[in-house]
Amino acid sequence: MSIEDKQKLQRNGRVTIRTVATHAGVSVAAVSKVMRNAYGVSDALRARVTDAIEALAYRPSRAARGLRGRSFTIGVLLIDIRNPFLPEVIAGVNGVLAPSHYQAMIGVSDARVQLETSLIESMIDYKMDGLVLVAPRLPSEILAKFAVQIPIVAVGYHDASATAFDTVNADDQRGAEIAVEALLACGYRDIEMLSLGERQGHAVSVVRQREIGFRRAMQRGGLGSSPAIGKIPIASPKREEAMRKFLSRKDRPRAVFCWSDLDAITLLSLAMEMGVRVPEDLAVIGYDNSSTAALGLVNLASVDQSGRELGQVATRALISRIEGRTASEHILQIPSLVSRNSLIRSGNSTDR
Amino acid sequence: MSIEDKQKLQRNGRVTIRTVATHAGVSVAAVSKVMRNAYGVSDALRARVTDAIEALAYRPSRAARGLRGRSFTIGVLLIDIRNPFLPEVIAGVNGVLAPSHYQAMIGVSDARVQLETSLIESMIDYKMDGLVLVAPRLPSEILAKFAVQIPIVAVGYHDASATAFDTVNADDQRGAEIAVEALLACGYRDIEMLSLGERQGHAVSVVRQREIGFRRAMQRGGLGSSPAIGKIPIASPKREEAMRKFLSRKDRPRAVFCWSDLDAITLLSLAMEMGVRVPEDLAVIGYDNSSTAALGLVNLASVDQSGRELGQVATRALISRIEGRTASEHILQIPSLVSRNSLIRSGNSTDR
DNA sequence: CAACGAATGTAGAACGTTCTCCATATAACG
DNA sequence: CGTTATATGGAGAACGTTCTACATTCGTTG
Repeated sequence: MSIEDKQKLQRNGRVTIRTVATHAGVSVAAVSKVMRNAYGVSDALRARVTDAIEALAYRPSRAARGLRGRSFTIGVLLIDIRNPFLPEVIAGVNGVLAPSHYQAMIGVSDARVQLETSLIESMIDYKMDGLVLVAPRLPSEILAKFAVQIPIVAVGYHDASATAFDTVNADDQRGAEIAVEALLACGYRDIEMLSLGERQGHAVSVVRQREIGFRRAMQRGGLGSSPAIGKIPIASPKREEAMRKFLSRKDRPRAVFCWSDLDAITLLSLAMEMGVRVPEDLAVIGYDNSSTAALGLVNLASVDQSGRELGQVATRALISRIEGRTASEHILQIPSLVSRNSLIRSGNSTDR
Repeated sequence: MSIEDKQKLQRNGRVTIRTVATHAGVSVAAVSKVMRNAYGVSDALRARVTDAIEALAYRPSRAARGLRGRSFTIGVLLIDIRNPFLPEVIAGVNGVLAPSHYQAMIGVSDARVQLETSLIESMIDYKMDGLVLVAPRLPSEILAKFAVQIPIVAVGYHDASATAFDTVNADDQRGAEIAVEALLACGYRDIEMLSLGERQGHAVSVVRQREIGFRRAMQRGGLGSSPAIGKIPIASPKREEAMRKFLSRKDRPRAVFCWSDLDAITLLSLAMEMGVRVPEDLAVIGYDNSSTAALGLVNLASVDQSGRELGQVATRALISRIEGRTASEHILQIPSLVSRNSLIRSGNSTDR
């Protein structure tokens, strides 16, 4: 027995649960029990095993774990890694996970449905314990199908009627309303929204939600029943073209609400190049309150939806689901506005 | 036999390699061979198996694969997800991986050595096939120890003497030289570098390399044997404090080279707030040529080291190593300078 | 036609866990 | 003291692959 074991050790350097068991003089099952702190372990046994684990610097193989039970890993799917809002969500996820025994593995889908599907499948195949999907592109039915196989929390995906998975969102309708209300309060009446190009963003996406909120606030403010919403293509150079066209329009509005800081900041830049003064000629409000928006050079007013908090909340929801909850939860956070010079010239700021 | 099999199918909906084998009327081993396109498979067999795989929509379990052989996953470790340079590297990695059967899983270490270690261990435990470490913090000996267990390519980690793993870098010394040379060419003599705070970045890190290049270029230009290198702390608010202090120094130099766009852009912002004109009072060159630097509002000259390309090259190196190469490779790319208004006022640009 | 080698397919032992019984020891109770 | 409940530990079957031997078939060659 002992000889056999030594041979096994020599064949492959890896410290396995078996090595630990022999070292502690107990069974493999006992070690497993301690690892998962399962029922039926005496203090004495636990101590012996813990010591052995320590002494051998044993780490359970996640691959093997996944084959049978938990892998203690949660998968995070990002639609895009360039939008600076998304890293914030990751930070939130990691923050919650750090003190636990879970770890995050991230996949980037680059907004391609194909890749998104195959990444989700991979994560399931890895027997990850749960998934946080950030702004997924997939339709709700497909998500529901996946959710049968693995606990799922979707962030930035408005589908409060989903029963198979949870959703965590900032209230994007409200966020857009807040932006419009702020513009109204500054006295602007001539307001448009710049949104994402046609084919991007289905009905449940944050973009469409912001459009809905925009329309409602405009109507409520008595500014027409169908306010103007421009569509900006996502890829260069059409994106910049569309913005330039907007900026040089004769009937350009006095104020604009952009669906994302990403667009708002580029708009600010082009406005400067084209000699359109902000906010004198054009007031701009963005969305996400990214760190770039906060730069003195940029000074972009923006709706803040704390991606960090979203990530935290989503992770907690996921863990509770992994640990047994079955009823679906749909959480909405209320965003807030950060006012800066692009909205209205503040007194104490240095002139440009 | 067949009855047993059907019972197995009913117990768990999952389509396994066994299901495929029965469906195609071949052995499990045969299916495995086809999956890995191993030697000794006739066209007829391959066709039968492929059909069955298609018909059943079979996906091999990565967990089980990892237990025995390849998992066809490569792990990417990012030191930080906020630095916009790093997503570029990811884009490069994903670009190369997309047409292959490999997939990337990303872990974020947040610059914590502890977390970095445990993520690498996790990836090994998942039996990933190889690792791309982006700007790792760990010392070379430790990396070498890990490299025994799994193929490793380090990006942004200058250790050309490493034999256990590969490195892929932009030539950071040269990059810094290019920056200094550009400043010299514009007639500036009074040049300082703003680098990362003391405890960040060990000798092999890109930051230290840029310092070396800076010193060499300055000496070569006849500007003293120990040119000034300021250290900027990484965390707010000390970071901004240090920059303000620099900007308000009486003996402030006429030109500054920042180790990263991240710092350069903040510096630009603070300069504007404090009424320091760029480039008239202070010329600035950054590093990474991030998308923010390219904005008209920012217009920051920057050393471009194409993170995308770095990611691509690293991934190709990793795959070749996975497929058998053992001799280590150390690849250096040459960076280039993108000149913008922060370096010298260009004629055709609109004045601010 | 015997002998051999190449090509093709299969059986079955790993891989390192989890987890369901089971066995045993101890405590509690009448 | 017998019976029953409870607490503790262990045996061993999964889990879904890969991969090493080995068996079979079929040409080819001397």
